[in-house]
Amino acid sequence: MREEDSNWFAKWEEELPSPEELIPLSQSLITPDLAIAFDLRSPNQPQPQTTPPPQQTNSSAEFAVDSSGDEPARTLKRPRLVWTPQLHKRFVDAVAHLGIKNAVPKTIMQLMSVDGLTRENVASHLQKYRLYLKRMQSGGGNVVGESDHLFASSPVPTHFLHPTGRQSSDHFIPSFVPIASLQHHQPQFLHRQISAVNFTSQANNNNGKAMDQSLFLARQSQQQQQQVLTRPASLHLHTQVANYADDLEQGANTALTLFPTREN
DNA sequence: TGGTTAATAT
DNA sequence: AATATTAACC
Repeated sequence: MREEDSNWFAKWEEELPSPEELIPLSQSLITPDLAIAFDLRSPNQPQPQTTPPPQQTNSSAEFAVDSSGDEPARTLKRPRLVWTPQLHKRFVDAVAHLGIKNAVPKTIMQLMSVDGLTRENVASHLQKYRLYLKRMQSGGGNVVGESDHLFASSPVPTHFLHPTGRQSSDHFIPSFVPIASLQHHQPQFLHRQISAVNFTSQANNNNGKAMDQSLFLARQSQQQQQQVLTRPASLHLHTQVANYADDLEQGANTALTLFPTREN
């Protein structure tokens, strides 16, 4: 029993994004605006040549407003979550390991253990994902719509498609349900934890669509300290893996140029 | 209380 | 187009 647990767990851990995938960009992604709003000045953060477009400040303003009081993060508006392929993969993994039966927003969220991720985030995503699966089976093979890039980016475990029998019967819920459960209060969102900002700019398209700036949440070391206490060394998954600032793999042409690839 | 779904809003 | 939010129901 123990062995089985550690088996699948280990396997799961393997599938998790490697550190290289996770760390890349964090602080360097903060726009001047946000940095100011949070009073976070990175030591030597030279202005990237790709100067952030001069008009996007509304979202950061939302934070600036409230950040005076240090309290209720629940009240605050979170930046929209950007579902990167990596994040989505985590989602799929979580669902796969839970078995579709147990894969409900809350548990998925817990297993994903991505800091800042809310149940609502997951619920919304799950809803769309189900729709995707649905039109996937009816569409026979794989007629991937234009809008399915994200979902298509991660392979759909076969048993998702065939409700045939016991997908989840052999996937009992792990009694331990690691990390995320230790993920105590998420309310402490605000202080200065927004560690990555992702600007996807369509600036090249001169017309209409100005740019879609999306804040991406990622949090850094704050809660690491907290989780240090209970976590057995053997179970060290990259817990507060929140540094998913790494979409732009092939969105490279646009987004990539906005990010200085080097750390300070 | 939380999940699902559909509709609607940003 | 992608994500969030809301409402209605279970």
